[in-house]
Amino acid sequence: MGRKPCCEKVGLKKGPWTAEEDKKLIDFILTQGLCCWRAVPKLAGLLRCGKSCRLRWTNYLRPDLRRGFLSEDEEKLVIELHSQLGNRWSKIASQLPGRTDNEIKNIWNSRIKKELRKMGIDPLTHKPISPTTEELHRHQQKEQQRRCMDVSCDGDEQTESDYSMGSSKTAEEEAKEKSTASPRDPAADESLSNCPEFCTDEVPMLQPHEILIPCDSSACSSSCSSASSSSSSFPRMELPESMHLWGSIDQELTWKSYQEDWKYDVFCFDC
DNA sequence: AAACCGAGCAACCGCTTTGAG
DNA sequence: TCTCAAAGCGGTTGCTCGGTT
Repeated sequence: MGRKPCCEKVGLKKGPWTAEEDKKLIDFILTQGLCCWRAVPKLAGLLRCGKSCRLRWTNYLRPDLRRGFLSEDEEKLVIELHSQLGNRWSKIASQLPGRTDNEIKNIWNSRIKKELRKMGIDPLTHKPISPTTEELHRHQQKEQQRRCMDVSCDGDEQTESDYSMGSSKTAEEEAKEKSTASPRDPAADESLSNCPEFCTDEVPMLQPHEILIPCDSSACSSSCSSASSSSSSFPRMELPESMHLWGSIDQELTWKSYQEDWKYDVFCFDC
């Protein structure tokens, strides 16, 4: 039985997109707008399935995308939203203008999750990880061993970070200990977002010149990143790598005109 | 210099939801 | 109301790259 494939996969290209493919897709969408994704590859002359085109567009080529690290505020917001919404990445992403669900998901899985665990917080429930008695016993033994080491060490100061760098498990256990020592109240989840020490030492800080200001504050207050709402101050965006090649491919369609087109006659993503 | 490892991320897969007929 | 195609979504995979051994 099984489900019908989303498209005829025979002869379709898979894997990373080339600059030329990107160009074709962008050209097509800018000139034709979005109709149905299934038709896009055929009309745009791409050997891709519609789904693949949609993904490439929404996750990479969309002109309102912000790329690069999440700011500290964004990261806090992600955590807060995740505690409310769970793994509903598209809902979370919709609250972060210029970010995609895929990007948020990747960042969550690769970084934030680990940070939370390190802090002794279960990334699934956003509650303190409660160690089993067995784990506690093991931890106590380790702690004892460590203290012995400290004493035997001739004055070598070993910082907390030294431990965490040496073994992530130790760090996790330490965090667990912290959480058991002072159990969090139910409101703890909420206060998480205000936790001043939250991974500030590990979040890569943006240099001023790297900060991309998406739009003015009034425009940003809305979660809707529609083209119309930000027409007065269109987001400054980083060019996807492939677009650096545009100049050599099509002189007419510059990034600027791309943005201008986008501003005026393309649709609202979130509406 | 080469092998290995882990992080980051783009892309794919398949299930669910939506909406038109 | 039902059916089915299309789009949306979240989980997972696999590639690349930088750091370490």
